[in-house]
Amino acid sequence: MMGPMPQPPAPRKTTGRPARISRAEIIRTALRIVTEEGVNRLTMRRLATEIGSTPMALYHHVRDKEELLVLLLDDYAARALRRPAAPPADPRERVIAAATAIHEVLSACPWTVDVLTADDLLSTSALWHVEQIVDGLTECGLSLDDAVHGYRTIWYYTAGEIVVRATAARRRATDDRPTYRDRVFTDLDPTELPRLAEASSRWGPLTAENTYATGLQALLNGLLTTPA
Amino acid sequence: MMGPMPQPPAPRKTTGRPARISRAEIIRTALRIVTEEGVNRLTMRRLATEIGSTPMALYHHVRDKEELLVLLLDDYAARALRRPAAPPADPRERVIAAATAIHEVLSACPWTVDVLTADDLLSTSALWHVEQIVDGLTECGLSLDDAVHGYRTIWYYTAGEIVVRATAARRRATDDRPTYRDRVFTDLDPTELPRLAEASSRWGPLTAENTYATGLQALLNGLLTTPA
DNA sequence: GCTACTTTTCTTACATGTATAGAAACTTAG
DNA sequence: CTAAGTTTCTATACATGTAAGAAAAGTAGC
Repeated sequence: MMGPMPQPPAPRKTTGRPARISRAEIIRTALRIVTEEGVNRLTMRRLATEIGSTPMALYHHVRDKEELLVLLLDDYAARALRRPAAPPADPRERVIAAATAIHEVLSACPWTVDVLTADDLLSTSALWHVEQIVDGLTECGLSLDDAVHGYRTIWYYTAGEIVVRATAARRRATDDRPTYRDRVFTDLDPTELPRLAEASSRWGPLTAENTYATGLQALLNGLLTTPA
Repeated sequence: MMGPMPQPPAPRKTTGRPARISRAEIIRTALRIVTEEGVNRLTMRRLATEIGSTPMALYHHVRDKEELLVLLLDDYAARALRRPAAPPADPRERVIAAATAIHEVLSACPWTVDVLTADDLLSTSALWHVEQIVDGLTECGLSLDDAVHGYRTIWYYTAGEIVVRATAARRRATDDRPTYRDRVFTDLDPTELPRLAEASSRWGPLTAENTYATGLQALLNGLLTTPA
């Protein structure tokens, strides 16, 4: 019933079987596989054999595959998300710049989508950018609490944009059959849904356009002018 | 090399082996399992045996499990997303009401998250609400193209909010170990990241608050006042 | 009846994430 | 050296989605 306990503070040396693989080695190899062959080629078995170990040995260094992906994203973001030499002086521009930087880095790396839904905040490397956003919002007059809420709102918008678009793109690539949306949009009743019927022919191109920047502008304008 | 072709337009009667299961039966049974026991209890094998068939037989009626989930969401939304008897006269209020209705229905049903990333538009049943949003935006002065873009922006925000929050909640339920975010937030350097350090103790409660409505208000204000 | 064709169903097999149990390789106490 | 304890690694097994192909069950033409 009692676990192991009969010990003084313990000298904390290296007891137990010595490790043959390290978390760093796992991340390094996984990152190579992902960048060379894509995220769907990364399997625990493949990773294990490439390291020269067994699949279950990996699980003593990462909790599960999802945590491994989060770590990969962390590593990637640490290298890709560089701080600008001179952040804009205008706080509003700082917010835009930081959010845009996050958005650019994340959407450039398609496999990030699998991880974006996994953690509601970016990794350590992105914290500087988060700070820019929260700080910019406060300098624009928001209270700290409202600034945090504003950051969250921006994050929802950003993550949603990336996830929705990336998933749609992936689906188009995997599957050439007409998607559910295509079928729905072909026969719209113009008397019931006049606006959608009018826009139906242009819906595809319209939704293909990259409107993140304009949407972010609008969102930020609203955050700064709407009383809480 | 040639497929079967030697036929006139074909009389299109009922040729071939008669089907013993139908898509409708699949959806009905799947919906029962999901509502009774949760989405993670829904497996293709379980569904097949419960219908009295084999797993692979299902694949002649649905493309894959993801499509099945989309169909489930469609069915659920058709019942849950009711049109209000009298939509608000003010177009701005109509947009708010439609978006809020979508958001409410989707976040009330936790398993929708698995599907939200799968299709960038809601199913047929939600089209009326989409129409309300696009129509409301045009009546507020936006061009049709801008209204579609505006709808998409609102959708990104809505989907992102649901996905991010639901995933965080699910993670907390599955795993009681401190999450990555918790660890990151415990030791913040106040000189490097002063705003985050100041907010760190309140971060948890702040992000737990439901701010969808205020974020939506702000977003809509921005969409209507920001020139494209 | 029989043959050709079509559509649905079934059998088998594989790839994958990961749970579980225990073996292996160390350190430390006696 | 031996025994106990601790950590890491290995072997095995299971649940799951689904690809590939064979088999079944019908219809149409002879």
